[in-house]
Amino acid sequence: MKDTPEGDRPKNRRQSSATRAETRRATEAAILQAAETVFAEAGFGGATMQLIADMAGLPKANLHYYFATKEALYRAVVERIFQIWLQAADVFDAASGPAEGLGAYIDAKMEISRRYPNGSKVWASEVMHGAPVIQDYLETTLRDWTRGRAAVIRRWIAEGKMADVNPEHLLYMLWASTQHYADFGHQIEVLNGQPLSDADWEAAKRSVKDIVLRGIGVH
Amino acid sequence: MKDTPEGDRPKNRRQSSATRAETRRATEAAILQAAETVFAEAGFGGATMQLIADMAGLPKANLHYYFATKEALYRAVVERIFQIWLQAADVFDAASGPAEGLGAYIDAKMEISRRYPNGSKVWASEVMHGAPVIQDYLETTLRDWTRGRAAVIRRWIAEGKMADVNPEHLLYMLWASTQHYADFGHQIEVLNGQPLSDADWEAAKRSVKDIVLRGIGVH
DNA sequence: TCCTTATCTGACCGTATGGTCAAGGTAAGG
DNA sequence: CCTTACCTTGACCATACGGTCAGATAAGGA
Repeated sequence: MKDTPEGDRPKNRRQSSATRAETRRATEAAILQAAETVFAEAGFGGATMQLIADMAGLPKANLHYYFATKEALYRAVVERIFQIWLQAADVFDAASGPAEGLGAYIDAKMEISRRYPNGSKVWASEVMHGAPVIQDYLETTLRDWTRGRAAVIRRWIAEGKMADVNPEHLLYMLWASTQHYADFGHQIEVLNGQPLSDADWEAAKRSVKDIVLRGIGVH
Repeated sequence: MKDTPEGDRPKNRRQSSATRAETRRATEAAILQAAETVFAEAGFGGATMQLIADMAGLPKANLHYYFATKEALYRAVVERIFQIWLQAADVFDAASGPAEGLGAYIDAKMEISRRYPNGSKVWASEVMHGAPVIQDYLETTLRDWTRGRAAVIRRWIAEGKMADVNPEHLLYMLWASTQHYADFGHQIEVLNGQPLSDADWEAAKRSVKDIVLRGIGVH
């Protein structure tokens, strides 16, 4: 769907770009972007509404107009991340076997670590602190998701397509290995001496896939 | 040097157990323990000196007598963790090959994740926030450590004892997979429906070792 | 026993933070 | 135009926090 798609829209509407809805969406997006950065870099407790407002380019009071409280803003950030995170599962589903499915899943998760490192950090921080905000997501959406994929893996094992490994622990290993490149990106960068290049990222992907796929008996 | 070690110590010293040095050490230990817990649960920004003091069982002003600032206390906590962390490398060194060395290293790191989950979380949080406090450790001690072990792994590869994988990325995978059980322990517990039992921990260890060792061509 | 030194603690202070509010703008519909 | 509802903002407030300090208490040596 397009914006203002209807046929009866004003013939020559003012070229002044911003309609109410558009402005609102843009402002909210700027706030969420700034908040994700600040929450990732400072943690929930260390983040300040003032800093988020500055980074988003608006006064603090205005920020409170869009998000009533710091918690509400934080929740919005975490929920947004969770959606992206779940979306990576799509590649998992369409696969006929572990080599294709898990390989594509690793690729997708590595790509997320690269593109949304701050999101990954906020998620990690939230979980590390006991998931005060998204406990319900863990108990419902994530739990269902995990059960579903574990069942797929079990089926692949039963069909002799991969070695007999514990599906849950395999999933944990995938999450850990891929998210590590976001959450511990700073450490990796220091050890690497410089930011990871395109080639470095390719090597990382290949390394994770090689070890995991060979580790579950897929060649 | 020992405490009051000399031969001329009072014949019948008061049985009142606490000497100065003993009390100091015990108090400092209590503070560090409490601080580790609070920093892990709330993050640096979310932790308060008052809460740490309460948990350690002494007034806030007294806490400042032992640790001048919140930063100093935090630094002490992080450094303590780092030592434990490095110590796990011992098992790595004494090994003659990857099966023994990496297997023991995984066991050691999993044991640390189980026994010191809060320490692992504080470390993760510190690194995620850009290592403001222990940047120098990353650039010196950890970097040297990593280079040394990578060299060992390269030697094993050259000797045909394991598959040709990138040593650095292999180490990242080991760190990620083992520390995940501490840092994301809450998530794992929720998905598991209950705290991990002894058997669960054994299964986790075995799973990580099986996949990794098979993944690098060791059987 | 007395004196020095380390340890302990309640009360206090300046600052930074999350959040509020009332008044002033500005788009959109009638 | 003019009204209405939405949006923007500087100024303000109460609170909580890290940190200080002066005085109390207790330990150890001479």
